[in-house]
Amino acid sequence: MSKIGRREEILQIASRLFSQKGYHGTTIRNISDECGILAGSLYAHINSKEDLLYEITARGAKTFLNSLRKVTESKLEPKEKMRLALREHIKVVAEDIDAATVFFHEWKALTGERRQEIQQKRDEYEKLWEEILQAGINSGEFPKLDKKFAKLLILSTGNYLYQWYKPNGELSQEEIADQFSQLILTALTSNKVDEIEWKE
Amino acid sequence: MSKIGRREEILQIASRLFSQKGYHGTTIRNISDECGILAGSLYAHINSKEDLLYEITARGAKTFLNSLRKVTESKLEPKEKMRLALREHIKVVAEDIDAATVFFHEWKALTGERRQEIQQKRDEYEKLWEEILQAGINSGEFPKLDKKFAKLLILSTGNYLYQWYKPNGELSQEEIADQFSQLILTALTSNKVDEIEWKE
DNA sequence: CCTACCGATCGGTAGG
DNA sequence: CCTACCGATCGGTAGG
Repeated sequence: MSKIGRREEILQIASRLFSQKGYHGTTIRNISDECGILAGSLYAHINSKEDLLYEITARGAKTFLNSLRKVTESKLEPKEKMRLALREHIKVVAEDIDAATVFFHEWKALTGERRQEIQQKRDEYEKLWEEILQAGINSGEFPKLDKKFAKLLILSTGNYLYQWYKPNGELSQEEIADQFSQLILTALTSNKVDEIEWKE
Repeated sequence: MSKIGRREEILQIASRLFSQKGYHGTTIRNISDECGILAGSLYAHINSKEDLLYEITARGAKTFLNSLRKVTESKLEPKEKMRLALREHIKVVAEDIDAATVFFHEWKALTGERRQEIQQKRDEYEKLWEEILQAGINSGEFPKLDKKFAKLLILSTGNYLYQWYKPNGELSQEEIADQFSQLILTALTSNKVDEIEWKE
């Protein structure tokens, strides 16, 4: 195997192990075992264990950000942007669920500058969602909506999807994206809110 | 300090560290340092590191289950049950956010029978939510609803809350519970679904 | 990529 | 709860 091919294999294996057992729960020897080489030999391909985590999360950040930027930069109306954004998010999760899990969960194990960098990219991702939300509020398409809670609704489902999504489940990626969007957009666009009684 | 008081202190410190750094990212010495004692001395109070994790998650499971059972066993109508259940969930998270985080996140680090036990209790908790949802569907209060996705919506927000909730934020626990319930119940009870166009 | 190894740290224990 | 440890394992390295 070429040196680059081997490196990619290591990243993929690390990705899976980090997502299953956590970064600190995975040892260099767990990774090298699955590669069929000895622990020391890993270091012909990588510099450190944390490098692996950084590369996985940085790639994840890039993929999520690029896919969402495509949406925010489009000329669609807010509701369509929201729908497309949800669809894109699900697609990214579905295409590499291990990387998505590490990006959402394990980035905290990073230290120093690299942790700050990934933290910033995560914040950026959240801001893009907020942008879409804000546009819908401004245009009146998402009426009577507390932005904070709408954001919670969107980010929580987004952050949880990787725990829930089964690549070979009965529903296709598109079916999930559609139903998922429908439920969220229903919450965001409904004018039924006032009909529900809340007072004690 | 009494032996029991000390034990509770250790559990609380472990809870906080596990939630911040993860189970595998926390060492026995991290815990003993914050207690102001030496690593070996911890073992006058506990049997093993995993015991700490087990006790924290088992208590968490008990608290979440008891609070939700109170709701399912009540005679309220489904919509009210849902609202109360969301409120109770938030209350449990707010009252011990570290324990909630460990329960939702770190239980996977358990091994053997104990892991299975906590896994089962988590499944039980999800089933109680499903029960409330199903009752609402049966009674017609939650119309035109894909149960799978409604469950995703509820569990994801529930599972995410502890990442989002700030104990000293601008919103009170009750305000959060109300707005949160409102948003979710809007999604569950809206009949606007068909008005949104989904076809490509 | 292996052989052979390293210092540091891990969870945990015996005896007081 | 401390002193004084222990064997195992950790991430990582030098030399080939």
